[in-house]
Order: sequence, then C-alpha cells, then structure tokens
Amino acid sequence: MTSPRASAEKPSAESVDNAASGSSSARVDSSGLVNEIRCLVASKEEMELDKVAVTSRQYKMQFARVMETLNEPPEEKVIKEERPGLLPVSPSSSEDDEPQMNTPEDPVIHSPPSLRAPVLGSPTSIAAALHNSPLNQGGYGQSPTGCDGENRTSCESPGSAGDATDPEGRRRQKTCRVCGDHATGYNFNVITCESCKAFFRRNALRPKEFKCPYSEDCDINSVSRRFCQKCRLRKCFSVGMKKEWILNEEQLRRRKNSRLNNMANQQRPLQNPHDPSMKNISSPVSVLTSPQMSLHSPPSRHGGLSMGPIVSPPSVTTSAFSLLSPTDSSNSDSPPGQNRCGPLGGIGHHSSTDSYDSALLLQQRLQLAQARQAAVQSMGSPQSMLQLSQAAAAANRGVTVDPLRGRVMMSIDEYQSLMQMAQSSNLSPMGLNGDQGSPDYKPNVFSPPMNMTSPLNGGSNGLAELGAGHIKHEFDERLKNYLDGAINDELNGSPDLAAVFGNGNGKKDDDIHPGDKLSFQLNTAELRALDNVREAFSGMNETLDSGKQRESFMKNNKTPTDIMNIMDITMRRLVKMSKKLPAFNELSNEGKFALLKGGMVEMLTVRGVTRYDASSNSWKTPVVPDQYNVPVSMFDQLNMDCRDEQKHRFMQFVSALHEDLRKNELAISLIMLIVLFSHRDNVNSPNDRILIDKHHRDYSALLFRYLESLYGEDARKFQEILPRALELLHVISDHSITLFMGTVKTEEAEPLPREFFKTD
DNA sequence: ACGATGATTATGACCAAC
DNA sequence: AGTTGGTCATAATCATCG
Repeated sequence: MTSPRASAEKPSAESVDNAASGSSSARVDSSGLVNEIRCLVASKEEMELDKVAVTSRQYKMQFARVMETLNEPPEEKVIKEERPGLLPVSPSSSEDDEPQMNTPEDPVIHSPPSLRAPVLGSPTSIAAALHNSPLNQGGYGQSPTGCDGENRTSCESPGSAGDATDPEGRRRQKTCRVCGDHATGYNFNVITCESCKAFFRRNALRPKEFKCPYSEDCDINSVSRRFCQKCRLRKCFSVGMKKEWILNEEQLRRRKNSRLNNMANQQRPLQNPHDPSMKNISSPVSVLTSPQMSLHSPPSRHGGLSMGPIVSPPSVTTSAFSLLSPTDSSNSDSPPGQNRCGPLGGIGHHSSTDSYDSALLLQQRLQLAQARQAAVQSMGSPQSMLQLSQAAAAANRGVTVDPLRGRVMMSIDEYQSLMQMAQSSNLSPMGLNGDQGSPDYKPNVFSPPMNMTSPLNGGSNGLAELGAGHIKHEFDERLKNYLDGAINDELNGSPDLAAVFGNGNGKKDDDIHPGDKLSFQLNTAELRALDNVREAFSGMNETLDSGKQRESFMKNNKTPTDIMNIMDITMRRLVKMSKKLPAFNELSNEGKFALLKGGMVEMLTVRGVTRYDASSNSWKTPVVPDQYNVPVSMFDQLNMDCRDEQKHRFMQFVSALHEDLRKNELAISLIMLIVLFSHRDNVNSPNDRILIDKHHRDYSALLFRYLESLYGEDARKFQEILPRALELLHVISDHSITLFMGTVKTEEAEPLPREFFKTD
C-alpha cells in the first residue's frame, strides 16, 4: 500500500532523477564530472528548491544557492526561527504565511506545518535538514524538527537543550540511528526516535514490499524519512532493528488479557488476591500462562525459557544488580508470583547456546551497567571511559553479549548452573570488582573481528577457548550494534568531548597521539573519531533491492558496461559517505569535488580489495545475494592494451595489504579516508590544502592508533607495509582511465563512472 | 470543471503498562 | 528506567456528491 501523503510530499522523482543523473549532453569532461558529483553531494531536498526542469545551467544556479545555505551554521537560526513552531500551526495561518506556494504540485505545501514553516521561512532550514544526518547532528538542539510544534518534547529552551551535564540532557542527546532525529531510547534493538519506532512497528512485518520512487538509495534523515518508505524500512533493518521483537498476535493477546486482568483486579481492591477461589475468577489468563513472564522479552531476546522460576529484571541498570544478590531479588518491582515464579508459557525453546548466552550475558551486562553508571557519574573522565571500554571489550571477547539493555529471563537453577559454568571458564567476571580478567586481556572497544587473527593472542580468542564457536553470528552483530550505541551515547553526552576529531570545532592536535599514558588504549576523541568513520561508512553495505545497477549485478555474464554500472553504486555511496564526514564538510565545494575526483578510483580499488574472495577468485558484495559475484576474469573483457597489467597490479595490491587489514572494515575505511585526503595537489585553495593535509595526517594517525590498540607494538608492521600499498594504488589509479576504452556501450553505462573511465 | 465534504491512510507524539 | 503497543491528532489524498 503506498502512502498518498508520502507520494505527495516527495520531491518529483523525475526531477530528482534528472538532477542526480545529470544531462549527458550537458556534461563534458571534467565540468560534467563536477556536475555529476555536485548532483550527488546535493541531496534530494536541495533539488526541491524549484520544480522546474533541471538543466545543467539551472542546476548550477540552484546548487550555488543551496551551497550558500549549506555554508551557514544552522543551529542559531533554527532555534530562533523555529521557536514560533512551539505554537500550534493552524492551516489558516500557514496558508497566510505561504500564499505563493499554494499549488498542489508543490511538495512543500503538502508537507506538515512542521516542515513547511522552517523550509519556507528560511533557506537555512534546508541546511539544517541536511545537517541532520546522524553524523552531523551533534546534539539534541540541532534537529530542525525539534521545535516544530509537533515534537513538543523537543522544544526545550536553548539552554536546556543538549545540556550534557545532567542525565536528562544526555538522554535527550541520543540520535536516531535511522534518521538522526532525537531518539528516545532503544526500540527493537536500536536507538531510534519515536517516529521510526512506530514506523518500524507498523511496517516491518508487512507482507508486501514498498516501492522506492527514486534509485533505491534514498538518504534517510528526519525530513526525508517520509519520502521513501522502502529505503526507510531498509535503513531500519540495516541499522539492526529486529522485526522478531515486534510482539506477535499471541503475545499481544496475552498483553491485552493482562491489562484486562489488572483492571479487573483494581476494580476489586477488597478481594483477597491470595484467595485461590478468587484467582480463577478474576484472571482471564491462567497463572500458568501469565503474560507477565514474557511481555517484555520477545523470544528472540532470551531464547525463550521453559518451566521453572524465572528472574526478570526490567533493565540492566536496575535489576541486573539485584540479580547478583539473591537477597536483593525480592526487590523486584514485579509482584510476587509473577516474575519470580511460574513458567513462561512455552514461548520458544531454549538451547544450550541460549543458556550459555544468558549466563555470560548476565555478567557482561553487569560489567556494562557498572561502566555505564561510572561513565554517567564522571562523564568523560578517562577512568570512566576506560571502564566502559573494558567492559565492552570483555563483552566483545565473549561475543555472546545480548546487546539489549532489556530484561533477562531465566530460571534460578539455570542461572546458578550457568554462572558456575561461566566462572569455571576463563572469562572471569571482570568489572565487578575491578579485575580485568584473563592475563591476555587487552582492553579495547574496537576489538578485531572474530575471524581476524590477532598477533596478540596467536589467533585464539576468549570465545574459542570457551568452546562456544557455534554461537550465532547474529549475536556478534547485536553486540556491535549495542556497543556502537552505548559508546556513542556515553561519548555524546560527555562535556569533555567538545573537541571531536574532524569537526573543526575545537579539535586539538593532541587529541590523537600515539604513546598515550594509557598505553595503547584509545582515548575518548579517538573513539569518537572512529565512531564518526564507522557512521560515515554505514551505508556502504546496504542491500540493493532494485534498479539498473542491481540488474547489472544479477547478470550471469557481466559485460564491461555492467561492471561500470556496478561501480556506479559504490561511487555514489562513496560520495554520500564523504558528505557525512565532518572533515570533508570543512572544505570548500571545489575542494570537495577535487578530492572526490582524485580519490574515487583509488577508493574503489581499496574497496575492491576488501570484497575480493580468493577462493572463488571473484569479488563478493553484501549489496546483492552472494551468488552474484563479479569474477576477476572480467578483466579479460577490458581494454587489451592495459588489462593484464592492471589485473596484475590489482593482485599485487591485494597481497600488499595484510589479510588482517583487508578483513577489518574499520581499518579499510580509514585507509580509504587517507586515500581521499591525499589529493591536495588537485586543490587550488590554500586553506583547503592545509585542511586536507591536516586530515590526511589525522586519519593516518588514527589508523595507526587504531591498529595499535588492536595489535600493540605489532601495529608497526602494518605501518611499514602501507606506503608501498598506497604507492601501488596510485599506479593503479593512474593507469585505469583507459581500462574500459572501447569495451562499453556508452549509452547504457551510468554517467558517473564514465567520467572516470574513458569509454571511447 | 469545480468546490465541499467525508473517508481513508500514513505519520508522529504521547501515554499507560509492564 | 527502559521498551512496548495503544491511542489520538494531524495532514494529505481519494472518492463522492452537488
């Protein structure tokens, strides 16, 4: 079912497509490339300024206007102009304000007042909307929809907004992982806003797919989220929201019954609830299937548990501690006979893995809870961050951490036996008493992926030692999501973190420096910077559901034209990624274009290395199903004058990068940024050149610090191999321009890659 | 063809329940 | 204290009628 409203609010797909793909006749060589990249740097909202056919010239003028607005700092004006939004916006008043827009074709007028007023009131609002990506939205007060009259809770005074010194301020500072709006907390496994939570709940289980009116890669922010349901829903899934956690009919029925039950009980306050004769009368639900047991714990979270007394702490910050002490268990906020006694009613079934998870989970939650508590108490202090990192790292080692701060439900017997099992293993419950666990423990949040051989531990890890290799990959993912969120939240709230790497606002040169007194432990600014990088690259692996590029991907025998179209996907995503980088946004427009132009092929190549699968001698990608890989033999179809040399260089580059590096997404992301910021020679502006140099150094340092945090002294070996690898990369890039020459049907190839590769 | 009206749909915010 | 679904208000479109 398509939303009439959504379609009405959408910018014209046609105009956007025209703008995004550009007019091939209008583009010539580098100027065409600039236009192409400009189209990508600008988002759909920007295209919406005028509903006119976008010719190249017109678009340049639009772009100049948009860029003017982009260059203005949004916060001040947004607050000032959106304060009136606190008042309810009546249709009449809004019409009075915008008579010139009163046309059904105008998408703006069809938007709710929350969008209309700021957009029309000032172009700065557009900038605010564009700045509202999860990355750029530094704090609570920046949301353009925050004071629009609809979102009343967001309309605090400027002084109170984003005040990181009080817990409430920190809570408000959470940003939705889907759209970047103000988040309320964890919903379906991910920190989201109310709106995305509701959207997900309503649509995640829908049998029919939405259709994207654009090109399947819509940018989702607090403004654009309504434009494309499909991309919004996909984003929800890609950030880790779990449809399995939406209550099913049975669970809803129980919940309803429970409510009725409670209401009935409240209406009979004088009746003795312990009177067995009353029980069956007052409760429509049998005690044996009391919904209280499972309401907040969908099966997938706790694996479902069988008969026996259960413990159901409502959250990690409260009941997790009470679980530690049997005497405290009586403090459960649930009435006796509900949470602590009685079965679950047969939802799901538990496996040994689940049980094991639960035991570890309890410990790890305790560690995280303590660390979080400490972090809240002394926000931003190195100690608290260290504690948080240690707990997170320990959890990471265990891998089976359920990322939820939700409830844990298990029988007391089960809990005790599993605690014993866990304690008898090497995973000591460090953090509870300051013990840092096993001797080989190296505190770090960004531990290498599971499949990464660490020089520090000789390829083993805590989990393997525990014989839990069968634990599902899903938990790994959930752990990552949770840690990302938890760390980000804590960091976001820290008053000491004003100097965030790359945002140009108070960044201190000494924020990142090897040889920190904490040894290889990453400091807060480094953690934050890595988080920024991770966020920026978060869209790179999103699945591709339809579109021309996907069709190219799905072909069995891919032609060079298909290869170009496939590259187009990555190119566009790389532009999007760049836009999310505070460091990139510091540059002038020309500087941005120069970097993208200069670094695109190199970044593509680096990306290609990470996707290279030696066993099948092909590239595999997460954006389409596994079987649709791209064989390296595709080189054989390319320009015979240079294809063999290029293939050889590529394979050299593959072997030049250590396997550990290739498998580490974050490290590869950093390398790509180093590559991106290594093209200052193409830039004229002295200011840009200085900034580019600085960011190049910063990202290089950050990569080394990151590797150092993983491998200690051994990180130097990576530092030694990188220069040669990057040199090789330059050669590949320099020789790539004619690689597709004479092999591509120009009219069928996407324009963006055609700008980088001569086709005829 | 046009405007008025009610129905339908999607969204977002708030809230109670647990 | 955090997360869930329910509920309501709002806005936009569609269908119908005069």
